[in-house]
Amino acid sequence: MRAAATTPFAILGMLRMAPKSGYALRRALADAAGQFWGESYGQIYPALRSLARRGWARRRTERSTGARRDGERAGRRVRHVYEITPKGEEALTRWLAEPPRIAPPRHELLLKIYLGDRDTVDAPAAWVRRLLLDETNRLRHVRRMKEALPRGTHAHRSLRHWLMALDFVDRQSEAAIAWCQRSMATLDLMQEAAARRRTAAQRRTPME
Amino acid sequence: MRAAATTPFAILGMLRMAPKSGYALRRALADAAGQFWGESYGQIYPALRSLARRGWARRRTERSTGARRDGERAGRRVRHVYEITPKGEEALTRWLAEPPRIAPPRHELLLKIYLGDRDTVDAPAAWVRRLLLDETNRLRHVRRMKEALPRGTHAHRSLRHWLMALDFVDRQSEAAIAWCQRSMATLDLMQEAAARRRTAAQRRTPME
DNA sequence: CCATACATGTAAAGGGTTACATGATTAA
DNA sequence: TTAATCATGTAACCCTTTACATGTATGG
Repeated sequence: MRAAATTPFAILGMLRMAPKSGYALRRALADAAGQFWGESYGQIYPALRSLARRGWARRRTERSTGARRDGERAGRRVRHVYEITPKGEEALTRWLAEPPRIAPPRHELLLKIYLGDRDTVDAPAAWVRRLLLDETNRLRHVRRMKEALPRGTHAHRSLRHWLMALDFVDRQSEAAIAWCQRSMATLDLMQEAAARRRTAAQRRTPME
Repeated sequence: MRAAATTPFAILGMLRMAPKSGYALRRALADAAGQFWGESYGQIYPALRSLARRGWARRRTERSTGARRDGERAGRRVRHVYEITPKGEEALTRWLAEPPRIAPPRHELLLKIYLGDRDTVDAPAAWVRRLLLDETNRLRHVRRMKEALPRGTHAHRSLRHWLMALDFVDRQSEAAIAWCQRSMATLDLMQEAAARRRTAAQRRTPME
């Protein structure tokens, strides 16, 4: 049996909270779930149309009211707002009951570190430094979200779910940071060892 | 610019350690790097042929010597052993110097938890229990690997790289386990709350 | 003799990323 | 007026998974 796409259900899940346009959808998804689920426009727009075809979402076209240069009443800009249908809600509920698929691990940084040789550790060291930075920022971001959440003006319909997911990211991030710090020390040692080996080799076969 | 496939380089990296057949390759990859990099046969065989076409690997056909029923000298089973070429080594070195790509996060369990509603927490609870089991096993496995590594008969050419990668997995696993334990408690509370809500609703509109 | 591991592949189908393309609105 | 943000999409290309298909060698 072929694995069903999860993108349409991620979209349905967001639409269930409130109707949205494709653009707003991506923003909402990135803001709320971006730390554990990423989608690009290239998936969202086709998926929305396919949801509409399947009768799981309804499309409503709106016109902008905004600043007019000319004398027109309505704006020229169109916005396609999608809302979930009862059939869509059923499909979403069914999907939510199925066990999540676990993706095979794909960590290119670790692969490169594993496959790399001991004489070229400068590049890996830079990558780890970069990861440390990214994860530190991510952790700060997630912590801010967790704090802001309970006091937010429009409290989320299922706050505890969200906190639970964010907590996972928080812990993963913490672990990654600790690993980066330890690994940077190891890489430093390896760098020094490589330098010593180079010096020794040079002494044996001196330049010019 | 389109992202280059990483699969051929993962293969080249393994071939650089020693020539291997497709089957042996998958095993070696799964054994050594399976915790952070997974490949399936469906990718490996086509990738090997493409590597041979590009001149990055050479294919050698071997015949089995094994148990013979009939009178034949050589076995009937063919084995295609691939070895890396100098051109392949260059390509691998170039690839290893490039910064690793970071995949957009895709954690279906977290997405389902986030999108789920507060009255159906039984399924998520089961998934988290399952994850706890899996991660506990994974951690045990990784710890055993880390311990066995330095004392291994054929010590790996770059042991520290491997340990570093495994250490990442170790820490991620630990974090996941802690999260599972905490989340199971939360889900229990939510389950009870849902049960209370159901009872209250039943009291208002009693059955029969 | 039977189960398990060894061994090599193909084909279909779908998922997903990335680059390209275009324009409107709004705040500074 | 300029930059940023809002907004909607297409197309190509590639990766990847999954199912299918077939048979050998070996140990118990």
